[in-house]
Amino acid sequence: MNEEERDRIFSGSFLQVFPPQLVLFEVGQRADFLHVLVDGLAELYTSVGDRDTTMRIVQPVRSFILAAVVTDLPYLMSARTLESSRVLLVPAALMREVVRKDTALMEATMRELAFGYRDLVLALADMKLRQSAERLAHFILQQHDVQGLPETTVLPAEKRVLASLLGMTPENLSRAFGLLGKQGVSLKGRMVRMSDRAKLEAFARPDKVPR
Amino acid sequence: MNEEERDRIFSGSFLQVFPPQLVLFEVGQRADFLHVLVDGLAELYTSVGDRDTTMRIVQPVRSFILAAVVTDLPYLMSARTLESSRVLLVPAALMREVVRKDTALMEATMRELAFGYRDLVLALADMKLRQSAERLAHFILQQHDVQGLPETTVLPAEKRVLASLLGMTPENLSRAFGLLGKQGVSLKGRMVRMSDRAKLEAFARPDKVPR
DNA sequence: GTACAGGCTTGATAATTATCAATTTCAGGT
DNA sequence: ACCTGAAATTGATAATTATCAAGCCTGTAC
Repeated sequence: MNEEERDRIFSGSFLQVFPPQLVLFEVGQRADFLHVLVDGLAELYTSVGDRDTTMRIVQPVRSFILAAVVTDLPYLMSARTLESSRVLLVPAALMREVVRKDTALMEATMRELAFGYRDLVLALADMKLRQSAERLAHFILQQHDVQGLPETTVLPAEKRVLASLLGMTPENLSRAFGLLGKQGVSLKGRMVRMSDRAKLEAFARPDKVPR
Repeated sequence: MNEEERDRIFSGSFLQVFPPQLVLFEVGQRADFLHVLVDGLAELYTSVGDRDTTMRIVQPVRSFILAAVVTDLPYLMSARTLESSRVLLVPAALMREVVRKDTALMEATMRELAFGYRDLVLALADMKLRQSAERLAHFILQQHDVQGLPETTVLPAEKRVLASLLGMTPENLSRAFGLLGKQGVSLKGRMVRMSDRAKLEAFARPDKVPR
């Protein structure tokens, strides 16, 4: 994008450090900042009535709640840090203004939203079509691809957060790991070892379209 | 948007009539056209292994699979007509080209994707946090708002399609309607009557943020 | 090292949802 | 109006998932 516009964004934004377990914003608030996680770990979650569920685990360097900023509508999700984190806060009004002027940024925003949309389509289908152990298997395979390690995968967050992300209770996450033992998965703390990828894939029934 | 560019889109597109139950495209195909349902009714669905689920019921006049067109990636969903339908087919490459040139169209595309993203966030939370009868209650309330009729709501599609959209079996949709009788809901064919909106809302525990 | 707290696991039970089978209802075609 | 086949409903049972209640680790503070 245009250098001048980029400078405007950066000079209007600020980097802030947050301690772990701090709520950054909550559902229903007017979207005031585009957030960019520079370092640390964050969780997006939402609730209906008294139950809640984690919607996404955000790892650096990624932005979050772009859709709320673009539409200038209230957040649909709350956010909290899971670890001590550095977050770049871009004022939403500034972001919208620069997006309107700078075509390259608008195009990037549009593409980011389109990719996010597709991720959610897959997540919704996952929730509707796979049962819990299959969702876990699918998740492990995805993480494995992202992390690029040979046989091991590291869980990105505490198991109870992971359980909520996968739409199950912590108890059932434990049991799901137990079930995946038959598919060659073993667990030591947060380290997951997978001895037979093909077997696990057959169990998880991967999406037809690769991400 | 620019008039000249709009003409380019329209002159490069074509309106086609499809009979009911015709598959328009399938998961995995390269996105060849942006589809706009002008008239009729369509269903977007996807599958994992041998199970499938409907992801969205498309009513006129709305576009669909915009994200696949923007990203130039394979469809994540298949589409079929539910009724005889007229669909405007906009070649994906043309769409991308004009979007790149016409800022107003790009902005509209961006906003459409952002709204779609938010819809999916709500749909995913709905699936994770509400149980089946609550999802049905929530759906009825939403439809009621969209249709704007006083006490009745018309189901937009066959019950088995609706069941799949709501992530349950047709059998359980029947039973869910039965349960909602206690909340003042009665059913006659595709006509739903709601005698006590407040009661139904309490049951469905509506989202904190209105759509 | 020891004690503590929180997270994780395991087992038993309950709630929810799916599956299977049998009718009944509804809509389209003649 | 009548037939016919698909859709919808209902009931019985099975599978999946959640809840509740211990108990067990693990990492940290002292």
